[in-house]
Amino acid sequence: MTFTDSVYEVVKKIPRGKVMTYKGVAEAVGKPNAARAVGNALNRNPELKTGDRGPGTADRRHPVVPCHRVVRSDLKVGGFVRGSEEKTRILRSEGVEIDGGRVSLGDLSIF
DNA sequence: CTAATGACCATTA
DNA sequence: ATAATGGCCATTA
Repeated sequence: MTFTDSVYEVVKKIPRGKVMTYKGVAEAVGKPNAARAVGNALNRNPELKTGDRGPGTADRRHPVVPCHRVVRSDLKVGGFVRGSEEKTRILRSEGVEIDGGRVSLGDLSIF
């Protein structure tokens, strides 16, 4: 189990319509100070590395690892491969409430 | 092995 | 509220 894999494991469990912070994920994998590394992990391989989902089945909006459900500690959306704009749209489409570039505290999954 | 790279975080100005 | 600063850390070159 590599750090990166652990991260995917956790992120996969985030329910639809909810979000978790990078910090939160870091803590969930037992490395409270590795928030930055978490962002890095997602940035590299989200759906590519997870290998499953044969070729052609690419659905950018609902990847095997819902990396769009991870936001910053201050609840601002944060970055995304396709740009923060897209990230926001996807989250909204899942029912996450976002205003002023921030998600509402109620949509936070775990701490 | 060392250096560089970020989708981060908390503090301070 | 925003901007700069220093710190943290796994991954990659």
